[in-house]
Amino acid sequence: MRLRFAPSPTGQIHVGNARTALFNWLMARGAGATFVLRIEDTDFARSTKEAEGSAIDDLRWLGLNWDEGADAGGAHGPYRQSERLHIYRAHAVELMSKGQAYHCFCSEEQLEMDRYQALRNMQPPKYVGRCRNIPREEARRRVEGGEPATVRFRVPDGDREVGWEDLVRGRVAFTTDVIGDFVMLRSDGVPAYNFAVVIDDALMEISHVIRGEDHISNTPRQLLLYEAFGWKPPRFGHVSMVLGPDHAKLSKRHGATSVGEFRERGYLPEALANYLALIGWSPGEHQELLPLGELATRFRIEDVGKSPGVFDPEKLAWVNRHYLKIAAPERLVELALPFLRQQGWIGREGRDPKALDFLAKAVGTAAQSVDRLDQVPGRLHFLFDYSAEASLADPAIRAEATDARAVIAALASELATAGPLTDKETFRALAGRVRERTGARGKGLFHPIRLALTGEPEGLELDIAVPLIEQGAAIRNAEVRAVSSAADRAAAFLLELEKPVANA
RNA sequence: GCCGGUAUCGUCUAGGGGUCAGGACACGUGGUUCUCAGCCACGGGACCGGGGUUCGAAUCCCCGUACCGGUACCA
Repeated sequence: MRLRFAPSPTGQIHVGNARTALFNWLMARGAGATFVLRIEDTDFARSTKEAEGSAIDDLRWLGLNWDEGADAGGAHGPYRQSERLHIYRAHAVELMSKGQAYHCFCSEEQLEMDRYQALRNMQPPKYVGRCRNIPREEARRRVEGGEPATVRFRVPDGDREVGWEDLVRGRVAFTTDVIGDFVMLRSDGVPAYNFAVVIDDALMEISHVIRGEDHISNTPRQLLLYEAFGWKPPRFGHVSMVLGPDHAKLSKRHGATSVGEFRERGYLPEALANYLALIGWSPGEHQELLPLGELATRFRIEDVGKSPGVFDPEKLAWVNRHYLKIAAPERLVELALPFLRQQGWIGREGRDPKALDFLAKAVGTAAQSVDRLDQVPGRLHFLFDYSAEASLADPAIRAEATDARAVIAALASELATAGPLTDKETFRALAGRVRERTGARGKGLFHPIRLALTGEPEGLELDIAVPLIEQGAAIRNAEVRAVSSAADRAAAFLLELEKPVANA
């Protein structure tokens, strides 16, 4: 059993394509089959080496791997269509010599008019067959004379049904009378899609073709080609499309749509992959969150749904939260580093173990309450960007702080004599003393403390946030931006609070 | 227009001739005696419409409708 994924390197890998790749991979790995990556770069105008590289990176990032491919080698290469041009040409010649293909000299303008005409007559637009019966000798002369020509496949005469048992849809069939003689080789000698895939899939001995629903109507043409060559066609499975929330094809205006964008926003690869597998398929047993390997053992292409799926960013966020929670803190810091650096919180230097430990704790904690890694800085502002002045500029915060002046004053005074609140217990004890001195309790106690110590009305649990502040304050080097201690914060906050406020 | 495909809560789905039509995300209410997130509990929410077959249809068949895809010298 051999499967393949064949992206064309004309841009970023889309989540829809990524899902198709994933289904192929799941099926291959679940069956112990060979998985091939082929690059379909015959559209020279739009294909780039760069896009090929990023497609490979994206697929690998998602956790997919392949046994043969453009970057992996293998016995069925080359795996880049641009390097197989001679193969396509040879096969085109073969079909021509058998009379199953012919040169076509129609201009694009002529074809355009034919199409228009057919539409007016409410007929399916298909090639009218103008060049079908040009004698072979004449055609050869014209080609040698330099006249531009394509090579078309001669669709067998007579109305016949061409169908197949689709792995996800069941029986699908077309009749040949709606299929016109299609182009195999363009006038520049480059193969057209339908021709190239068939040659490649056949020569690469692909046994199962899992691809997007948008290829359904190509399938009968390809089947005809297999037949013309006398090859046994593979099994086909056409998976439905992925749509945006408005049921339109997923596009930029829906926000992030490419794998690269999700990576940049701090989604975990295992989360994206897991979520993608859930569109149109269900692992069953009320279990949705499963590692790729487990999904592979459960995956059956026959169980994939036939209807299009709407991409739901909310659910992706939920899946991502799950994986964020179970990820190792060290890995999270590594992944969050770019975001922290953007904030200017990280210096360029090496890696001081104390700083690293501090960051691991901070990021690890913040990642518990965030949808994606790019939101981590937002949860950590209180550490690096504390400013009593800026916080108290907010009227709501100033009002609440003013009401709770006694609490803040007591807090500052207790903190002035206490050591650093390096753990939850010390912090609780200190809060207890403030409560005894002021009589404030519950919300009236903790919320003002939160304001004074973090500068923000909401955020991490104080039990965790306060020790983090103290841990950061203990670090004295250039690797991490300086964090002010709880004592300094309370003092500064109190001072700022007592300053007469400029009238607004 | 023509060809092909699809149709269960807002979304992803399970199921499938007789079920209280199940779960997840999202949503609402309450709880977790600092907040947001989380977590827990509870709650509202669906078989596209019409015919037929049948004792019985969401399930099978037909028609309609809506939506998706294709209709290229793009893949």
